[in-house]
Amino acid sequence: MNIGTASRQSGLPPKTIRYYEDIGLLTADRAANGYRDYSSEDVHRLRFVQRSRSLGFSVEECRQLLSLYTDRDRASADVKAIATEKLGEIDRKIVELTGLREMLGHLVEHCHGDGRPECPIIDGLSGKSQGH
Amino acid sequence: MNIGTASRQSGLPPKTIRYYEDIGLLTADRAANGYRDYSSEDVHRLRFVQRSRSLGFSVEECRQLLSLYTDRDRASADVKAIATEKLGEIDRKIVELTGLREMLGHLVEHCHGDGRPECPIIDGLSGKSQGH
DNA sequence: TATTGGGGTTCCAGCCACTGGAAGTTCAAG
DNA sequence: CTTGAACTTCCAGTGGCTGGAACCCCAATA
Repeated sequence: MNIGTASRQSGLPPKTIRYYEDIGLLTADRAANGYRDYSSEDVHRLRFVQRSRSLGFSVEECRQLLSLYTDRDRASADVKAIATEKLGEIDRKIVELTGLREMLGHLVEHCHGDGRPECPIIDGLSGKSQGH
Repeated sequence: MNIGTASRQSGLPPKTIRYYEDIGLLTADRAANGYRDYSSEDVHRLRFVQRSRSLGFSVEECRQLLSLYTDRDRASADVKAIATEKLGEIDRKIVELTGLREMLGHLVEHCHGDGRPECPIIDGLSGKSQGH
């Protein structure tokens, strides 16, 4: 199957698939006319990467996961270690974003947002005390 | 004051400060020896950018905020519009990350993580049904 | 049969927001 | 007088694509 079909079936843009081949993440056979030729196994791998990426794994981590995926004898502990590490990262990001949200939310809340120039958001960003 | 001092007082690495000057975000005076020379007002602006960046504003948004910051006559509504938009983005990011966390958390939870090769994480990523 | 249009191919450049490193000045301290 | 830190500029690289140019290939239509 051509790259367009593989793209539709995996959810990855053709450009991205070519890029992944470029960096040696996933290779494809070539048809006689030079077109890339994908098997359904290839599409499985592409979708695997697509899901892993959307779960927040970096491309390098995807490379690791992919080799664990194709290695029938790997220990599940190896996979769990990577995923657990990533889970921690996601948790830290959520905490950070939540703090951020609260801070900016406070600022927006206290800004009356009219034509006058007094603005607690600007004051907050510039470091002026908000008095609470 | 030299760039190192400004760096310490603003919380931005010297490289980043130079980069900001490069892209025309913040300029600095020059001393006779060619060193950048920062006033405390410059440091205020640097810290303003530092805070804005850490609150999730892009550099381009910082440029806008900075011009609102220095414009004594701007309407607070202008600032509020930018901040509110950004708040929505942060909320969307939190929702996305929370979904992600849940999904990966499930996978990790169900992986026994021992020496055997069966691994629900890999199965989940590859698209195999988890049966719930 | 010519041509149109929608695939595919390569390669090069750019995005964002830095960051690292090389090579050269300047300055303060010992 | 020398050492070492801090400063300068400039160039290149990061990650993960994405856009665009210029070309080839193939099926369908006038």
